[in-house]
Amino acid sequence: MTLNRRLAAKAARLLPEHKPPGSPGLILEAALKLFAERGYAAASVREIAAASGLKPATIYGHYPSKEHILAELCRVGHEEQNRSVRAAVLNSGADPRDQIVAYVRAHVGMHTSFPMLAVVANAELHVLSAELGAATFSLREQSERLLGEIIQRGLDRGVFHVPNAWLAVAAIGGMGLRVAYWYSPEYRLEPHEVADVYAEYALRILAVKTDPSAGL
Amino acid sequence: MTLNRRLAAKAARLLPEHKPPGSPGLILEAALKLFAERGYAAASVREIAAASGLKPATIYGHYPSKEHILAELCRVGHEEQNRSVRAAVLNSGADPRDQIVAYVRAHVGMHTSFPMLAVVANAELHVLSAELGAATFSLREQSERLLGEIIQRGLDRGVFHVPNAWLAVAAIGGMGLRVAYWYSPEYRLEPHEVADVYAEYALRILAVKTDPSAGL
DNA sequence: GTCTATATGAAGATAGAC
DNA sequence: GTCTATCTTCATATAGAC
Repeated sequence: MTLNRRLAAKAARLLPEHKPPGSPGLILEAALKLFAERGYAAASVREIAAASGLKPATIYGHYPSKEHILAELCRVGHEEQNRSVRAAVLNSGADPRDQIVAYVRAHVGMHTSFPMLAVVANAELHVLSAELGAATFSLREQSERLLGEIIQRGLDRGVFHVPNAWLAVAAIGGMGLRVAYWYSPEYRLEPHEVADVYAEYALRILAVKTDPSAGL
Repeated sequence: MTLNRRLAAKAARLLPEHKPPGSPGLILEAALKLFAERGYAAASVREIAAASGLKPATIYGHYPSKEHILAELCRVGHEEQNRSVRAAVLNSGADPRDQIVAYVRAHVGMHTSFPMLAVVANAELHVLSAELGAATFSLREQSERLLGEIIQRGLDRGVFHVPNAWLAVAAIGGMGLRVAYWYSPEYRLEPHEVADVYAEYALRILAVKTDPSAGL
């Protein structure tokens, strides 16, 4: 028996447009839960089949391999994450401060709304081959580049003050990513409340003007 | 072939006092590298044996099971992390701002100095049984409680200004934890430089006084 | 302490009937 | 589309010689 859960969330959630009808959708959802809770390598095709109400062989009528199921989950996870931060930033106006708030709210919101998808898409991505991971890697790079560009624009305009844009990307992205591990719908704060606080943290990280003689 | 690495670090590092002499130490170090790069479930005892220059059966002369090897790695990782943040805070004086700087520097420093150990101790902890994980869970809780107490003291003294102490613990802890995934000795910043920047970020998150009427 | 050899089970995946 | 049955490989772990 294991004492500790890998993540707090208990239910697997997929956006309707990412869940195909019939057995493929059931398989995807069952795999999402198992991959999130136990990890890709520790979850077997037999377990995915049992959780889908199917026999193992039936899985292979819908997905060519277990790795293809993971690839699809990683892809839809990063797709939703990329779509949501891009839409948020496009709707936020030209001020880098507004853009950061929009980006972080969307980023954190995705991790509270789809914690299992976020955990699988991030923590299990490394097992994918170059071919099966290509779509996901591209989406991930786009999202990260967008955050970097917002921060760089804020630095160029003099509204942000950090010594190193990339470290700010890493810190802001990293704190958001971890939300998926501890957030669950039973948590006393609503998703938007967590997102608002993290957006404020990101602004604080970026927008505090420090004394240049202090060495930072 | 996999395109993406799970973490940037390429070498397994253990503190001398955590690496027993002879074969047990070789086994521990080989397992650390394999568990960090591929994950616990995807790394086999055969591979650990090969990387240690031993045969699989020899492993069981030193560790009762593969899970016991992981338990030992999780324990020493959390032990070093707990030891280092406690020592840092004890040496930092009574001001919560100094304590936060000391804590985050030590926390990030541990994740840059021992990235594989940090990744394994955090990402693979969930597979341990209650018995084998007990020592680690206790250390992890101590470290987290220490950070929470520093923040609460700063709030009580009016030097920190956040709406929710636990969210600050999660954000500051989370951004530090992620460092282990991207940092490697080839990175252009030295460990202490990364640690200093992250300590400044933590101070900014906590110590920015906002307008109370703004709702945060 | 280390080895060879092996027990035992479970893994991913396929063949072919219905 | 789904099933039963099975192939093949690899997993953790053990027995017992040196």
